[in-house]
Amino acid sequence: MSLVTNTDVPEPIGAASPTCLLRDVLDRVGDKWSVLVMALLGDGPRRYSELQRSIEGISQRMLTLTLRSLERDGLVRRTVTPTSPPRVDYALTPVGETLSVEVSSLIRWAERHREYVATSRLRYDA
Amino acid sequence: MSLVTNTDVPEPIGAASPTCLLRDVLDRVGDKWSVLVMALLGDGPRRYSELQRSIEGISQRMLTLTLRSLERDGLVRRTVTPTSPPRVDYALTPVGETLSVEVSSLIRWAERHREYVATSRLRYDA
DNA sequence: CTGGATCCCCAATGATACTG
DNA sequence: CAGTATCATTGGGGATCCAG
Repeated sequence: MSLVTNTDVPEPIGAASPTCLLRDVLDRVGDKWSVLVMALLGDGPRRYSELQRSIEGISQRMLTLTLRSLERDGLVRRTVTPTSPPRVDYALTPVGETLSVEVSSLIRWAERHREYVATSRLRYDA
Repeated sequence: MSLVTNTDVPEPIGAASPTCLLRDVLDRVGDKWSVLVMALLGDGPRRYSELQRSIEGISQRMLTLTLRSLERDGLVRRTVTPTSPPRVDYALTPVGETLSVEVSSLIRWAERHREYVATSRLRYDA
């Protein structure tokens, strides 16, 4: 189960070997909105406007950029219905589903422990 | 299992209610280094210098700031042994252990799917 | 409704030098 | 060894306007 120190000369974590995209993938999780978008889509497909209403404080620009990145990574599928006005639905791909499980788990962790974190900060700042 | 849409009028995810620190906690996971530090400490306590050597590309400044934040949040415990030269060990708190499990799971996801993501990007860019 | 294009800013990060 | 202090940078993200 050792993640990085299972060899005598441990490879630095996040090392930039040609095939190592750990940093890239973590950056996806690390950006401000991807985790929330993935969690929402985990409940089922959503329209662009639904996502925007559901995510507090996201701008059009960032929602679009986030969705484009997720689509590029093969995690989200974009479906355009050329009606007037146009309708665009976003859904997870099969691989996206597996990531959604992870990030949803993370969000539940945050919800379970946010009170602990809050009191820890108060204590530390005193 | 619904994460955010289990009510008729769904609460915006990440909403800034007084007690909602979801954003803060996610920001901790979202910064560039916390995830890697938590994953490493999941294998057991580490000295400052061990962490620095193990994490590719982290600066002294960022390692210190990251550890301070994690300590402030009650996720990491800092132990100083006042020898000469001084020795400082970092270990996960019990709550930190539970977060480490989550982020390690995330890292394993990234490792399992980085090839898929890479090829997805190539295809998208074409 | 679903974006694309622009401008702009600041906070996160890096680099460097110094210290008990 | 384990930091602290300072400065420079940059790109992530917000605001706004426009368009099919």
